[in-house]
Amino acid sequence: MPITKTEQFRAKEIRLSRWAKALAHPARVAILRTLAKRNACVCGEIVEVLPIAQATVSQHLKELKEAGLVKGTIEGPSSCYCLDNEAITEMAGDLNVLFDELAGGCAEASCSTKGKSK
Amino acid sequence: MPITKTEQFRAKEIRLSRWAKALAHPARVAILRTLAKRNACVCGEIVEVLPIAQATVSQHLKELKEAGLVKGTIEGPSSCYCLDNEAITEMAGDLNVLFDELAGGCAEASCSTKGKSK
DNA sequence: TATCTTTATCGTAAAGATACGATAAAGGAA
DNA sequence: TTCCTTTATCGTATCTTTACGATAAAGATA
Repeated sequence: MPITKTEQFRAKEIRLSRWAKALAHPARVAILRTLAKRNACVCGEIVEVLPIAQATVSQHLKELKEAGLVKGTIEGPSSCYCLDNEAITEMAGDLNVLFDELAGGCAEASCSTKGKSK
Repeated sequence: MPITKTEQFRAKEIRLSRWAKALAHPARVAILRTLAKRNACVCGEIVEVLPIAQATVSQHLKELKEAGLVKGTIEGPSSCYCLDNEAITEMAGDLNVLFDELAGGCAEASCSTKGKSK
């Protein structure tokens, strides 16, 4: 992205793509699912489950925190992570609005019957 | 991704992250929404709407085609794109399964009450 | 045939994402 | 205090994404 054109898109689309980007790596999806299953858990438990190094897990957790999907609190020497329920509901809502917009988008025949356009 | 560890995650998580990656750029969200609004349209119409160059739009369209969300057919000198309704339904379904799994994931108090773990 | 229009692809540059080892930071245990 | 455990961060390497100009490809048009 040479000069980052992101700002020139609509806020709605930027918002949606940000949610999507948070989910755009299997490790982050796995982290979220793990947190959901255990209700909450320390970083170490996630590291054990995933096939990646501790530093990498920590980095993915940071991204999820920045996306707002996960909250982390310090628990003595370790730290406890859990899902942000409101954010997840918000994300699900936003994406479902998109899915509704896209539903029934193509009439299948609309392509082959158009010879001209513009 | 030095040696791409993607294969080591579960198929479910890889699948979800692939859907998400397709939506992880505002241009691609905008393209999908444009296609939905117009039912189908030629590449040139999309280029006019978006704040990016024609080559870049073509590249995003290619990614959407590879993700399976969009179908393209040649229409004389131009080409006609439209949404793949089944794929979009599938994507919406997959992601909503995830959202359900994540719903109610954190009891809020679960962090501060845990002193030990592992 | 020569030319125009439209789109895909190539080549390339720059930014971002991903991964990991090493190390710092901070609380708990001895 | 000293050491251990746990996690975040730094530094770095590499791959991927994004973007664009230039050009090729292919049908329409004159």
